[in-house]
Amino acid sequence: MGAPKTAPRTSYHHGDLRNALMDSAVDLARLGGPAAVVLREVARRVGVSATAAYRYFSAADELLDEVKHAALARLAEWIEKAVDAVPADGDPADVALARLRASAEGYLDFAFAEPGLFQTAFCRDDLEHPEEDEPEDFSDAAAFQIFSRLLDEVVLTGGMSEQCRVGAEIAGWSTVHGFAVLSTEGPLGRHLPPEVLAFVRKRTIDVLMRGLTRAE
Amino acid sequence: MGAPKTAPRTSYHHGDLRNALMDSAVDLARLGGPAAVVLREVARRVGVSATAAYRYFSAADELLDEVKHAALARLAEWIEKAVDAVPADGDPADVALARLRASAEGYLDFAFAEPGLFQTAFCRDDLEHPEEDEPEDFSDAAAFQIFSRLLDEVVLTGGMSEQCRVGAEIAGWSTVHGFAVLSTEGPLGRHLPPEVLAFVRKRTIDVLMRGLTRAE
DNA sequence: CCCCAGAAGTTGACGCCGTTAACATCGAGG
DNA sequence: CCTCGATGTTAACGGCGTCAACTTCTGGGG
Repeated sequence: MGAPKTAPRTSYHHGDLRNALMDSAVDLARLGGPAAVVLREVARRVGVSATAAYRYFSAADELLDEVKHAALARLAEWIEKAVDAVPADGDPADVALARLRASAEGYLDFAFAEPGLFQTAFCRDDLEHPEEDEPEDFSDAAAFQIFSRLLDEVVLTGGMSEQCRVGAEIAGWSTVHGFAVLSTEGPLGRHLPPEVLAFVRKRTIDVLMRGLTRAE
Repeated sequence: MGAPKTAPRTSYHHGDLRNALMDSAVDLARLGGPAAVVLREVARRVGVSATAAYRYFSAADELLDEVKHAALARLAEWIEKAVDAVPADGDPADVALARLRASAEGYLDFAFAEPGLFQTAFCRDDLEHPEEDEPEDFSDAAAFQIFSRLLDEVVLTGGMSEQCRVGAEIAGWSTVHGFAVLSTEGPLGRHLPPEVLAFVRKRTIDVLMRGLTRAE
């Protein structure tokens, strides 16, 4: 198992080892989630000794942490793409709502299409970030900021009251994330046939949209 | 680290090793989540050799799986308790809604009070259940069945249309579970001060209740 | 009462993991 | 050309899950 993915390199020095290790690690995460990101295996696939990785990552956790950030970035791209695919013509209020809905669909599409990366994106990191930045920093979760922006659009176009707006990104994120987790790694995915899953998925987003837009 | 929790046993045979191992494993899960359930450490704490555990569990995964079921059971108890604490007097429709809300609060209370167990309850098991039972079996997630029952109450008391009912347990479960995950092991818990967290928690449940009860 | 078969627990070993320390190799600048 | 820092290697340690072989205990039939 774990045949080297690239031909054994010719020169003693690799030239771009850090990126090669990252690519290899992301591949493993894609296939097997965070548990599959094993330092020795990552190095093996690049054709390098395990300890070489320590020139670029202080520990295995740090490598995993970078993979995690890469996965979060891909999730954000995916969502952005889904949002941008919504046609912008018609009633602005409807467009804003459609874009919000599309963000939720994009989130779930990513989780289903790349379960390993999704799982990695939200796996607990045992890494000790000593209180980096201010506590309000969500930069690692760009999805959150996209949700926020789209919710603002909805408010501006009159689809939602200011009062409903507060905290709405977290309610929305919770619903979508919960469904993604329960489906891809939880009991839902294990017990529900695909067509039923698709149905309850739509149902879940409906409930969310109703809950968000309903007057107080 | 990991001093034996009990005095070294006197007799060669333990007498109740299986339960002792389970208790030890649950303790570890409570403190450190699924990753802390390490076979050798579990055995060490009971004062027994690691391989002794193989008399009762075919592999470490199987032990973890039993801990997982125990954690799910505790979650269900917690929810049930929260639901039963709702006073039953007054308008039955209001009572039904209050009980539904209480179940969500109980779910979250458990997740916050016992993050290690909560995380263990929903951790991915690499154990190969060869299609045990029919695919619709949610017996391991008693929380799901409680939600279902409470939603039926709401429908019967007129708080919700039959049409809204279908799939509602999954929408509700998703929202509550997502919030729990994002708070206890995700970015929410890391970045939000407790009072803000408590606020958005209420907000999230509000959105859910609105989405569930709003006419189609 | 003894004895012995099988249940219950132990020891030792293997291969895997992350990590450290000491060593080898390359290539760029004096 | 030669050195020295950057880059990569080998060897080793302890911890993990797991297997095979061994030891210790206990209950039920002669």
